[in-house]
Amino acid sequence: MSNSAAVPAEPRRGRPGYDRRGALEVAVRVFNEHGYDATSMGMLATRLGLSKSAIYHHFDSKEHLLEAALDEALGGLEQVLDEPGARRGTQTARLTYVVRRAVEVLVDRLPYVTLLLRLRGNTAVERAALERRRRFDDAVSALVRAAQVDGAVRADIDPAIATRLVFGMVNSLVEWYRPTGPEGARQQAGGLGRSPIVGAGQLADDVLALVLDGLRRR
Amino acid sequence: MSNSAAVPAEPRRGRPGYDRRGALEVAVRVFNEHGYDATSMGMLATRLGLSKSAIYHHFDSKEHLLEAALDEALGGLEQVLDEPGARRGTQTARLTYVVRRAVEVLVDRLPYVTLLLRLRGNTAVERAALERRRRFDDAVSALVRAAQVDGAVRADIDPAIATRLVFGMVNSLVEWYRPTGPEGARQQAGGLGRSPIVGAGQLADDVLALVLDGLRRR
DNA sequence: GTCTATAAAGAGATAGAC
DNA sequence: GTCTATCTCTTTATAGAC
Repeated sequence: MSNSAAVPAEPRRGRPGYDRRGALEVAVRVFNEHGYDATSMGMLATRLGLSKSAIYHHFDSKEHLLEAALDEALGGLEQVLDEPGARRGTQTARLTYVVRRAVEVLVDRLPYVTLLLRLRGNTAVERAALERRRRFDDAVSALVRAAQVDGAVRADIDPAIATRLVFGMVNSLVEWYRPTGPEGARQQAGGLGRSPIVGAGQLADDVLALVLDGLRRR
Repeated sequence: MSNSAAVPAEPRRGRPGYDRRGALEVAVRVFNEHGYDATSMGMLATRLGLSKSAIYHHFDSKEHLLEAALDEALGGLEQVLDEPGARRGTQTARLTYVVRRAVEVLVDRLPYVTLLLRLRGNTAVERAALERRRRFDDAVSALVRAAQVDGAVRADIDPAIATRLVFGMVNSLVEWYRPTGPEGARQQAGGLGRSPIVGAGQLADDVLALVLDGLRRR
């Protein structure tokens, strides 16, 4: 869970008085609205209700904000691979588990994962994050290959390509999905129109249905 | 075809002497490497082998460069919907046609479409492009719905969600696919590792196989 | 933990010569 | 079609007070 219990969303009620994590949460939201590069420290300050220099009390630099956010996203994904469901069972079960959990992590840490998925590798921090992400992809790719050898997954698609296509679909969720619930679908900056309303569980079901069996009716 | 016959790629051989289109082609490549916002006119000038002010001879502003590039991408996609294959035949055939052609357009105009897919909607130009893209999505969504009514496509997934998932997969191609052929897979800026080697036709086949029938063997 | 003030660099864009 | 020189504004970041 990336949010503790019932933390409010934007500028805290009452006085600001941010801690590191609270400031990060708001910053990441703004990064995702405008893009990391297009977001200035001035914009962050405005959204936080602080002066620019106050931000530097919490983070050494703009890039440190990015680094902290990316770690949040990558940590979540990497953990999935260590969970029992990803390490035991048939290859197909393991693969299914990882895809489902990846959707859940993505939804749970949506802003952090969104930021991760939009990196261009402009700096050392960004490149290190992309490298961690690549290692995750490689692990999933090995799962797909194993499932093919098992005979449970079609072997006429290259496993590396299948992995990229499947995670292309999963990752694209950050472009439109907004959690439902008390405050779901609140703001939709830069969006492509209203999100269909669906919970995280149903979403994972849909993704897996499509990935495993496709659109065509039989 | 977005490239005329055998046009070289980066700084032309011999003297620069760019025309509007040649300059745009290089600029879009740089935009994609670093992200539009992170790309300065100075960086463009260096890559073009020109001074900053020379760029302003071809384009009024940085945003005009973006606008021209986005039009290239959107024009290609919108055209697909007008082609006979998208307008005649069974709903499933029409849907299949549109997905396949979308993959082809994406590959053919890869840099332009890549730029389009990374917009955040920061400016009026960007928002207008996102709106054109949304209209394309809506048209495809209508096709999915029609195919469901027809009974050829599973009806247990919301058509808007199915469309987003399918095009999430298609659009994710810009993150890793590099055309094969004489000069395929040349540079891979900001990449996630080497691309699997595959032609555009095979790629469209793989996407459609996955989208229509899924990974699971039967 | 926050502020004002400011430094230093880089941004997009223009003027005018060749 | 390209150049040098320059304007103006914004950027990230720091200094030092409260």
